[in-house]
Amino acid sequence: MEDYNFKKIEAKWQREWQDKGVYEPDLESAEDPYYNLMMFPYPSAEGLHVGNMYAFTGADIYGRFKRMQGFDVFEPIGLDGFGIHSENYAIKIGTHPVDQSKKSEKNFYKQLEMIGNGFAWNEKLETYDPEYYKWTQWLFIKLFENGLAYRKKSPVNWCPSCKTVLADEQVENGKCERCSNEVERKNLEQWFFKITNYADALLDDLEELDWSKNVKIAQSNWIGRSEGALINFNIKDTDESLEVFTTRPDTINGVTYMVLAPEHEVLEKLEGKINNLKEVSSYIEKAKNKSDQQRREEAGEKTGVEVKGLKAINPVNKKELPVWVADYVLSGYGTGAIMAVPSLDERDGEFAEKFNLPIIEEELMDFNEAIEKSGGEKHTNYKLRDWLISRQRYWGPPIPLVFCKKCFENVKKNPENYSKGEVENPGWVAVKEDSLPIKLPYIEDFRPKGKGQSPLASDEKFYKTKCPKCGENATRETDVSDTFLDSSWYYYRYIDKDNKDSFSNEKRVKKWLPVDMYIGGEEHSVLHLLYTRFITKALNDFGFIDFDEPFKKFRAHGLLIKEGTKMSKSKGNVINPDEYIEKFGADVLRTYLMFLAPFEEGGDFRDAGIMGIDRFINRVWKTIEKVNINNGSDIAIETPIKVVGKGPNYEDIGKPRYADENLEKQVHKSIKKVTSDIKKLKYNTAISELMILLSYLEEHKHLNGTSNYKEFVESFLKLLAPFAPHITEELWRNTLGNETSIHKEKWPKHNEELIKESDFELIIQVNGKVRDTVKVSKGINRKDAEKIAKELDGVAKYLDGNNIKKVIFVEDKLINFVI
RNA sequence: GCCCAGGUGGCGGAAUCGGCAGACGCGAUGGACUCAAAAUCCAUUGGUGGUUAACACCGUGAGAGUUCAAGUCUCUCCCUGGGCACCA
Repeated sequence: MEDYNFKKIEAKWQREWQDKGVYEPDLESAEDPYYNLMMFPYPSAEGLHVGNMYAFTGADIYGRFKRMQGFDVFEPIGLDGFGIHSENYAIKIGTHPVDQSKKSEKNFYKQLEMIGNGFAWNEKLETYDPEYYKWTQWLFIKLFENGLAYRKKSPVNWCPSCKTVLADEQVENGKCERCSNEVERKNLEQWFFKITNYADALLDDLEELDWSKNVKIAQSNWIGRSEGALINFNIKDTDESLEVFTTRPDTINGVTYMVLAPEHEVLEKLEGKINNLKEVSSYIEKAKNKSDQQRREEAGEKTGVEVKGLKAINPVNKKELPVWVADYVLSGYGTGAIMAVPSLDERDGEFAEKFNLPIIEEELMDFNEAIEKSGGEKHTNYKLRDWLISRQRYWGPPIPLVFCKKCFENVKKNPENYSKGEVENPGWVAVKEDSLPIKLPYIEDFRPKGKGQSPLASDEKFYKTKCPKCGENATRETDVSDTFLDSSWYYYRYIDKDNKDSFSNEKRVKKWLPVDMYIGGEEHSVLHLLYTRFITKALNDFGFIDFDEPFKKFRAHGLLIKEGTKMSKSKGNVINPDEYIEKFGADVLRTYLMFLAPFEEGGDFRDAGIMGIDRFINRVWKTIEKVNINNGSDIAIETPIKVVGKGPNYEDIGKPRYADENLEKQVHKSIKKVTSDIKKLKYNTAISELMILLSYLEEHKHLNGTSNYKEFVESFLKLLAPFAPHITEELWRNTLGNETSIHKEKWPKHNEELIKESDFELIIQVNGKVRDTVKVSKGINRKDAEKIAKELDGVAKYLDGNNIKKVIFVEDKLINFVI
């Protein structure tokens, strides 16, 4: 007998799996396709993070389970290496992103191989590969041509450290999602995608999705739909009016005053009528200079100035209302103006109190009547804003558009010659599809400049070009697109990554998509997971696909922490998976990670705890390595089994450890439990069950040599295979002598008949307290149960001399005497 | 402030329907093996009282409630983690 040499064995099978293509489904003609996808990593950090490994292992177990259930599982892997995260890392360590990506790529793929996942390596892809981003650019053009991309000057998020603009989703608590620096507001002209066109669809379709609940809630909150009304308030003695959005038109009689956001355009238009213009202007100036961070900190402490000279008229009761400007009203939401009802709205109340405004209290009207009487209309408002897609950075796909002065004129004269996007953005012309990819040039000084332009703007050779439409001199867009565009469609590419003619071919899309199971981090609830849904809905509208949701099922894994605290470089408690693989092997690390806690809840990694799994895996080896397959005689399952072990009472010593169990029953129980646990991603309890089953196998090793025992061992190995793919393969092939991989075997099925118990422990309670238990046959009736229970000493002494008021009998469970 | 998830031994965590709380693992203690240690194996391990017993009582963040019976259901409150945050 040899000790378990995991290093040799793991490497051997990893090689063999790749050579034999065990995990490569036939993408063209698989019969039962199952797309098991996990969020691909961005190789920006020093190496594969144990958090990545945690996520991948959890997803891989599910994939292996599905494969053994007979599906043609496709589990691809790739690198999301284009974009600001990878570029920031390159800047940090002082290498060029082009060189860094090559290094990271090698390192990451090496690490990803070591964890022993069932990846379809032939289909790996990298988002910075020109053959990939060619289609990212193609996608951009499709969105542009169909009127879903537009250029607009507006106040946007600017990260002074990353020196680029950011989408709203990429700002967390006023800070840059990437570098945690405070984000500023800048008025800039940028490219946007009209994700708001899909606000309703993105919200309504959530309902049908089998996704983690939290993610659905987060998306729903982010989209932030509210139903209400738009109502106009005329401004006295002018032709202007103030339009407000309100969810409570029924409160219109309680309107006490109006409030405008500092950016509201009426303030500029009616400048001449404002009596205290100086005061108002200075307030506006101050408010505009406040960062989001400041605004947030000051929230609650209301500021504002009355706009003297302007009065609004309540369209229902004709009351004359003062107009205020205050930054608690946001320009980006609704109409940037509100009707203030201090008697009902907490914020308005606070404001009114601070500025001593007399509060009007009136009865509520009927919702619809109020809208009608005010001359308003029903309206739905959203918090969701359009996706700001341009980045003033180097390491990303150049936006495939060109600005042409001639076309700027022509498009107005002959709009029929231009696409929707070109008409809506005069002068901007999409490059021709056959000239894609627009390759990212190698620029020595790739660092962001902070002038509101990408480093590409300093490369004349890059941006000077001819207009693809009219052939005149033109200028390329020099910004690159957001990295979340790269990752918004990668699952289309995996299934057809060498396709030169389209971003994915129709037949394969039909076969494999939408994705059956997607696993990833919850932090992408409103980033990646929202963007991908938008892109899929757009592709559906363009007629490229016939479904409108990318992922049928999504599960978020929990957060992995270390010894009770979050892992971070500054704390120095980041787990390096390589070290553990080196010391214990991939199987042990995989199984330990999954044993910590329910996969969807995360877990606490403790160095001491891994020993338990190390022991378990070694016990698996020791027990099964000795299995004798040559003597194949059958045994009678009923053979009494003499085992010394723990039991509930001393009298049980010498009896089977689990009094009425036998090995076969336990095998079938375990099959049932492990199967249902894996389905629910409760890997921790599945592993517990496997530990129990192993104890049974150990305790019944005197049965070794019988064909039954071999069968039980086979079942055990299959159940363990998704968790510990290497050791199970070794035992399956070498010890049990099988010719083909265990990972292609059929998942065992349990036989319900064999699990059925004829007896059960009847619980006997007196006044709800357990006083005794007794083993009786299932289906025992109330009368018999009562009789048996009353005769037990432990029960009788409590009942003695007492009047039984009531007897509760729960079939096959308990009997409770109430005295 | 709002929304979501959670609070169970020394620790990570179990517990379909309300029905024996603490599965499984770690750690700890005692023992076997060993010259010794490591490894391995066996036993014990929620708390208090009790003779190391039988047994009794207490025990799932706190307090109330519903129920024959509550970790599980209801209400109030406290704490932790996450998300959103002046969204009209």
